[in-house]
Amino acid sequence: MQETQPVTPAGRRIVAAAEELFYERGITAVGVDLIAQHSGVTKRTLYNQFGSKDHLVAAYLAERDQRWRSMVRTAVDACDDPVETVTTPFRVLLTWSRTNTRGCAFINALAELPDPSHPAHRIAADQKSWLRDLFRELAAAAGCSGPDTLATRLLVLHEGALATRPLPLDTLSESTELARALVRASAPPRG
Amino acid sequence: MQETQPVTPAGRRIVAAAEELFYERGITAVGVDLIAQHSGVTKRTLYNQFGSKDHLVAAYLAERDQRWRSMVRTAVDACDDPVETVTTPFRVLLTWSRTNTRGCAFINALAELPDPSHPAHRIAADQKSWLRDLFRELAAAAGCSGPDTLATRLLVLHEGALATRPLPLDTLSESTELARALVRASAPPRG
DNA sequence: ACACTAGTTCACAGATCAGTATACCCAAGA
DNA sequence: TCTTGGGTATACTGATCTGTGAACTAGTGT
Repeated sequence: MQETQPVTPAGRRIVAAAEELFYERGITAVGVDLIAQHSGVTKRTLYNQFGSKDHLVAAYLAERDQRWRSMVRTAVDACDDPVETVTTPFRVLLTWSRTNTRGCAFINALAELPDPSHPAHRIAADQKSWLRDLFRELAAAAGCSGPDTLATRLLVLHEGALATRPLPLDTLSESTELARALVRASAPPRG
Repeated sequence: MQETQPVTPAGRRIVAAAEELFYERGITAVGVDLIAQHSGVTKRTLYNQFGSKDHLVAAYLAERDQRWRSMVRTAVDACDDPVETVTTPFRVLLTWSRTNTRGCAFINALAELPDPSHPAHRIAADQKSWLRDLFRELAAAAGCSGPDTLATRLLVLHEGALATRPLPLDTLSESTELARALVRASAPPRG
């Protein structure tokens, strides 16, 4: 993370407006004027809080990342069966993508911001590696064989389901089933 | 398809420049002036050929789609083993993504163009469903059981590998291996 | 009484954006 | 020879973009 979120009420409203507008309409297509207007704030305040549009983009992605991670963490903690827990992110994705129909915000951000030194790249990379690490930890905890390979494969399935989300295909349930099959196949037999 | 490509030399140079610039830097971030300049053409010529930036974007995606499809078709035709043929798009992806490191141009385009009535959406959807149909045909030809389910799963793996391409993770080889395992598992035993 | 902080208002700079207008050049075909 | 079409050159419109300057207001803590 490290992208410290603003503490002032105006700052929070700005990030909230940025979250919706950037994700729904695209980063480059949304101007700072529009965000200021939607958050009921002056453009001057926006720049006092974030300094530049790029930093606001970083705050937007960091906020979204944090929200998603806490959702996953909560769902993981609520799951009892260790084997089922491994595929929890896929079930979270089912809920998540009901209100987020425009695919992965981080992949989308990378599409618009080619510069690798842009903070968005690090945030996106961190998010994916966090998920991969989570898959590996959960797989190891469930006693799965080859947790490293399994984790990468689950990540690919997860991202594939997310990336094809804007398309008129139901890839989510199919990828979830395959993920569950992979986990069961590598898990030790039930005692 | 249906997006008829321009026949004049200037038109072809414009599309070529658009292909590189749009993919490398993003659609919204690249102006028509830059494309005209890179293709050694006047902006007037660009508008005479394509009418608007949106139509040029459509031509860019259609051209890219056509190029990729012919690459896949050639590789499929060159493969003898029916079972190996099913995973040919993954091997094509290995070559393709060496020079296309910014992920899927169609997913990226959808990220920037939220309007579902934009021609880019249909082109992207067509491309994905074409690939899914190809997977299903190849799976059926190889005698795989459940070619429909298998095709969707292969598509998810393919898109997952492509979507995670800009990230510092080697997901391509892992997804290729898993794809091959899936095909082998559903293929009839060798005689 | 004083200073500090968050926020407002409003004007403005400088650049870039998509798209148009006008006039011209030149080669091929009827 | 005359027309037509692809293309050039250049200037332009009107809108929008990110970002800044300067002065002002209101609350809060010391």
